[in-house]
Amino acid sequence: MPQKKIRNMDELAKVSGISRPTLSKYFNDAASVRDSTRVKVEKALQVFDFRPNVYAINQNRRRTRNIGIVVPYLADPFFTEIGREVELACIRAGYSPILLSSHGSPQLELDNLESLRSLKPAGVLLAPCGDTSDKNAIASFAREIPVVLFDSNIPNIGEAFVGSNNDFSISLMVQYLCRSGQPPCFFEMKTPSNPNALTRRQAYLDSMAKQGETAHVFQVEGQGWNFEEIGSTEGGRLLAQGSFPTNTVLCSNDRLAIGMLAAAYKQNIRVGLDEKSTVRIAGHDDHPFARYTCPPLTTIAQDYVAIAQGAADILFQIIDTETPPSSRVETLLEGRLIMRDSA
Amino acid sequence: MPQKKIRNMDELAKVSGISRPTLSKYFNDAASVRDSTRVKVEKALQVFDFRPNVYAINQNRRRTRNIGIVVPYLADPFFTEIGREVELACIRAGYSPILLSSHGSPQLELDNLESLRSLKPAGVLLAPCGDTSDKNAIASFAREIPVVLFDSNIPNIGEAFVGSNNDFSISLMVQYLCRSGQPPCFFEMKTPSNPNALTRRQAYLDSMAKQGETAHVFQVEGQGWNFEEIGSTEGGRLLAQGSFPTNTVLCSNDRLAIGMLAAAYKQNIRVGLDEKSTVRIAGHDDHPFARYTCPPLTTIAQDYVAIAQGAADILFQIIDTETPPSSRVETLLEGRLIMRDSA
DNA sequence: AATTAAACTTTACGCGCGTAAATCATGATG
DNA sequence: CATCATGATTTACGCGCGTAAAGTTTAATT
Repeated sequence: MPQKKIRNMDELAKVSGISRPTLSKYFNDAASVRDSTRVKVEKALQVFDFRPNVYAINQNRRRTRNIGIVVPYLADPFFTEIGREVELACIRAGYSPILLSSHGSPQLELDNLESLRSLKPAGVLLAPCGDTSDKNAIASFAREIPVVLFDSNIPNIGEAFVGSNNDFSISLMVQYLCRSGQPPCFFEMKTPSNPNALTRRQAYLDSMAKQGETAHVFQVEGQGWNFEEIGSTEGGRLLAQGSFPTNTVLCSNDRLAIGMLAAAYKQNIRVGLDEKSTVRIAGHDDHPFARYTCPPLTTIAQDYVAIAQGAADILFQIIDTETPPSSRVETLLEGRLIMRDSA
Repeated sequence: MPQKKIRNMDELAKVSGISRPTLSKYFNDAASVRDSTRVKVEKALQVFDFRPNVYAINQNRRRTRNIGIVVPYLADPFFTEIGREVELACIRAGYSPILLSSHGSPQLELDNLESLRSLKPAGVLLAPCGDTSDKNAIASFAREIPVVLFDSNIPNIGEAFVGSNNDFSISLMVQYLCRSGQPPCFFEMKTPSNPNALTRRQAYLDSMAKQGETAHVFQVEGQGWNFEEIGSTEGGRLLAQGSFPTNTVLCSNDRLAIGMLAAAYKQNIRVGLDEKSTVRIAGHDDHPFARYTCPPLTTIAQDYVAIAQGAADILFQIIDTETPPSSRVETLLEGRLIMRDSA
């Protein structure tokens, strides 16, 4: 039960009978001091409330224990979850993570990096906005501070990249859709900000070719991160016009699919794999809401726990060894097919 | 185009011809120095890249310009949005906000406050987890640092509270539902962690009495923050059993309603206000996904921009005047009825 | 008991900046 | 031209801690 407040280490040194430099050692690594002194310190800490001043600590350290985490859009539950996993990985490793969102704006992304820079982080885990990101600025930042990218890759920027294998997962989905019904059309935005979208489209084209089926790509207008709106408006329009040559649509991501499902419902189009349904819709990402759509969405689950941990581990290694990997490593993890009712 | 790097203000003083104390003044408030010297400094800054060390600054200031923002669950888009609004309000006022999520855990909530404490924030804006929050610990924290609560109230903790007027909004909804069809039943969790749930239930009972209708409250089991799951499982069960005495259900929040809509769809129960529908479902909060449910959800929109700005403004005033309000202020803002297709 | 490495204490300096006091330069004012 | 307020400069100290060097104690080892 802490009673009297203690203002600094000098005062704690007096009441604990341990010298200040030793206290400094203790707070840096409690295991680095003799057991008997550790006990003395901790006994004093039970009586006197005290924690070292972070600002004074960080001012004097070359590198802090801070790690910056930047995601493009925290209002998207996918990024909230993956961001949280990265946070946890940092905490487990004894770092202080700071999670920031770019809110879909490349400018805010740079602002975030700038404010991180003033925090002298040991490293940064960045899920970039994508094609709209200011690549030169990020590259310049990455020259000062170790950066590991995740989720969305920008070639040659940062020490490493960890993400999901779009080739694998899209091929998995295309195979499933082809063998369980009509081959899928592909639905996406014309100018997607996320580079994953590009690799997914290419993966779709490749997989369809391998299946010996004709590919049909539908690209719609739309800017920003309001994917549900785009899926609903533009996807709904395509459904209404009967534009899709097959009864199956693979959406580039779940949020587009969620919007399209809403539009289908509005038009009284029944979606699903049963006989009464006329359309199948599938997505990608296993968005937290995908199981509550009508009908529940068939999709690909990214292993974001592994992505988060993988990216963090690489960064920790760079920080510990103080040497970047000899060449930039790109790690691609495989997703799982989640079969629900929509396709 | 910054060329040579400058390490501290002393070096900048040399190259700019301005003394260090004056530079310090400049960085604290650029308008506090003479125009001619401001120009000199900024000319030097264009040539030499430099920004003052945050840690050294904050170590020497009594109060920092940091403001902590803690929300209960950042994976809930509602809190992501309101958290973002609070962040923006802080930035506009010249503070450095730090947004943290408790992830539904009262323990993490305390951890967040603890790590904030070491950042010596000028104040904290807290949306507490709710009834599960450790009220004593929060109260003790609030004695050290100015705290303003928002979204969810805990009586007598913090200097003020800003939230939405549940009495008003529930009454608005009940009136609408009663005049447009059968009177609503009320669907909620038995042990909700959020105190808003309690006031909403009471508001429902009061409104129904005022309308001269019989109230029917249905409370279901379920823990944690996975509201969609609870709404789907438990709400779905009630629908299947035909437990609701009227054809209209008012859910305590949108996330429960989203789950219940998914369950209704699965059971082939058509939800909406048209003739073909047999059930009406309404929610509360205008969750970002509420417009993409099947059918789109009728709900109450909280004015979270006003809530965020209101809470922030009160905190700024406390910080500026260095005096808490004479008595704890509770501000309740009125929501708007959002009529969609579900009720 | 003598030896010795490990851990501790003492002393001292530095980090980068806030800030106060005394002094000095500047330009507007009457 | 003298007056004077405003703002700059010089000087100096302090914040709380990291960290290095030199000397001293502790506890394990032979």
